Amino acid sequence: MKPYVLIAEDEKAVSELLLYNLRKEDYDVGIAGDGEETLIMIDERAPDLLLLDWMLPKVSGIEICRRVRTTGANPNLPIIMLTARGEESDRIRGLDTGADDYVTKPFSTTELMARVRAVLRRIRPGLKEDRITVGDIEIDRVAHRVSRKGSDIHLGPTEFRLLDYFMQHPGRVFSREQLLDTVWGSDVYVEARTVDVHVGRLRKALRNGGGDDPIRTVRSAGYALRED
Amino acid sequence: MKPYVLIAEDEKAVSELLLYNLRKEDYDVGIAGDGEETLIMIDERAPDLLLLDWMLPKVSGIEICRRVRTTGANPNLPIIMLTARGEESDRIRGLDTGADDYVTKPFSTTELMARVRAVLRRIRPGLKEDRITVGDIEIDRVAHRVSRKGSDIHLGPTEFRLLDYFMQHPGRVFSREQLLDTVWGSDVYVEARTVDVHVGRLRKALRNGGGDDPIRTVRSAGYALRED
DNA sequence: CGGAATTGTGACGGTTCTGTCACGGAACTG
DNA sequence: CAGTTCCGTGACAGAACCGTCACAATTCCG
Repeated sequence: MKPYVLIAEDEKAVSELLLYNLRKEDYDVGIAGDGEETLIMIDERAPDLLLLDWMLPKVSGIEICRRVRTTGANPNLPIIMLTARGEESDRIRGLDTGADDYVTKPFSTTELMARVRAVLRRIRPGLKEDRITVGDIEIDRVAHRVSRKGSDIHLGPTEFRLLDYFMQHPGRVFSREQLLDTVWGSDVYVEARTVDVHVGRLRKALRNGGGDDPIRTVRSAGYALRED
Repeated sequence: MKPYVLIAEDEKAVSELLLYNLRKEDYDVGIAGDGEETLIMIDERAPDLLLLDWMLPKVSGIEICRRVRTTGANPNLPIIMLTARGEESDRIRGLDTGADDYVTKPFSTTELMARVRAVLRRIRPGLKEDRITVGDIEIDRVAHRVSRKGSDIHLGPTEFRLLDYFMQHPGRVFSREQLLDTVWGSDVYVEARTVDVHVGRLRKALRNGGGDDPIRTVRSAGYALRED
């Protein structure tokens, strides 16, 4: 599951450079050219990291940072601020408004990528885990194996990906649209109801050896993996 | 509960300066003068943040970082690396070994404190950020759960949205029209009296396990969630 | 190549949710 | 105090949601 990084940058040369480096490290990447588009794209698909230029047209980067932190749906969105403003007071302002890191232009892409990795490493500790256990369910992502109470459970590829995603975020409710974007991919056009069918298949498989249903349905909201 | 910050630094002047600034911002602070003492102190009391000098006697900072990340009891311990080593390759190495941030000596204490705040701001898991408690009622917006006195309360989608809105503004009175706009949506045409019915349903659910009515009716004005 | 596995979709039906109405008690007002 | 307004509440009908089944098409693999 690739982390999704959103680049909010109006300078084409900079965003192309970032795009190239992020794609090289196998990140999923979106680009927004102004502040308004940035806010829309964050709403449409919550990124795992926002690379945010300070001086964006329409809505400034610092204002976006403030909004994300105070009224956004995802106040913990990691933000790395990019800018040519080198004054220390600007850096302090950026960090105190809510940025996680601050990189001054012109920057070394090598160092920026290291900072991207450091920030993502913190928010996605699960990414580094080869095995995750939630309740009595264990998933081994390297060996592509799933077990419950020590018994192997066979899953098809889609159900495996679905469970993998749930296991990285125990307790969190995901809408059908979110699951389609992240488990199926944002360029796949599938009915939302198909999620229900696959959740049903996953449930059936997990309950095969007896045991409770580990997946909660939240009516009109979506599904979540139970934490306990 | 004050965050506990451990300073791992052998230069007395630097550690005293950091101590002063951290104490000023009301952090709990420990100081270790060499690498061995650092590891011992981490084991004795897990810090919320480690300010880690690269060139420590006995065990180097970079080695401590590596150990914490790979074999430590708390692999997610936030680490800010401090050093006079200004080469970019050192910075990359520090970040890739597991540091969350990297500050070059001589540093501005103001900027370092902003980075400390930024890193500490992130240590709380996202799930906890999205929980609101008012009186004995708790709502978890990410997990879409509501509980009162520790017992789960089932709410339908509309009642959940209504309570969510009230919980964001405890004590504040909202008219029926306001609630229709914000909870139902401004393009939905519903009788104002319908709000009363839903408030009644919310009251009933919240009082299911005993307990007072948490919602105040203000005649001719609207409703408010009690703050106490 | 053929059989098995996987995937997406449509339809059915049971359950839950929603909005409305009517009744009557509580609160307010002149 | 009587009349009016407001709001709590029970009941009901219709709509929405979601679990499940079955099937066809596609993909995978021996």
